Amino acid sequence: MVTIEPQATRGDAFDPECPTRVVLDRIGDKWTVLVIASLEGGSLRFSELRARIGGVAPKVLTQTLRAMERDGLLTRTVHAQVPPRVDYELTPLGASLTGPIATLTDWAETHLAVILASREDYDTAFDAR
Amino acid sequence: MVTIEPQATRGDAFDPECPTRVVLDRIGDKWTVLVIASLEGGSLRFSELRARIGGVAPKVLTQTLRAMERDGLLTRTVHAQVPPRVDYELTPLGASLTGPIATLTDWAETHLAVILASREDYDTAFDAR
DNA sequence: CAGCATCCGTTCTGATACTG
DNA sequence: CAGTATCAGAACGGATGCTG
Repeated sequence: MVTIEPQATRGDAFDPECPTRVVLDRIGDKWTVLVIASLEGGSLRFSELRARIGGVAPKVLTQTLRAMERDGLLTRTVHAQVPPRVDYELTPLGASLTGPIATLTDWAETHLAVILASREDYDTAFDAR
Repeated sequence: MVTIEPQATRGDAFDPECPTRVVLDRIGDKWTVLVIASLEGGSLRFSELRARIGGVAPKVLTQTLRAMERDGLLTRTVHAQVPPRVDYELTPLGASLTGPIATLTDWAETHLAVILASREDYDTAFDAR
């Protein structure tokens, strides 16, 4: 039982505006999910996000944040003061993404053991290397 | 309400065995989702998959298929005949992924209009180019 | 502080050609 | 038929240094 039909699927994959692709590209990104998780508790400043997530280069964080802002997942608020202060906050749209993500996370945690076991089997079976 | 806590999240992102990452890496992949959708109706041969999905290079299809097989998402059955015939079929595990994917797809279709509108606003507002 | 510009190594992607 | 081998081009990720 799927929303996607074979025919539609084919076309969708190459349509950059396919809803599924738009969303998949976003949450397939390593940092987007982290940002959403970090902002669930409320707005955070750039440096706070950086510290919270850890190990992310400012350039990459900025890219992620910009993409998410562009998609309306979060708001970027610049406070006119010195030193500068910029707050990021999830929009209702962004917050609503936590649902689907949680679904994925649950599935992942439930099935991880099986997947990992499968990998091990596969690797030991095929490793003639 | 999230399964992920800030602390755990941070660590997880860098742990390649983090359940969320394992799954996200897989379904974030353009072709994996297409393969799953294609195989929902039953097993398919390599060339059938290729035709169904369209535009995918054999090398890339093979990579995708191998990764999915390794994770136990599908089975690869080689029939000893000439010409060769290889069937791919979703395992129960692979089939169970359609649920979470459907959740995402639904969300995507529901919110696409808003996202696209947001992008347009963003682009027209910032395009001094 | 927030972030932009630049540079560079790595990975990914896909096209093309060839084989068991 | 079902891949594998090879290779060039693009995209990505990240480190560094500088600025409003």
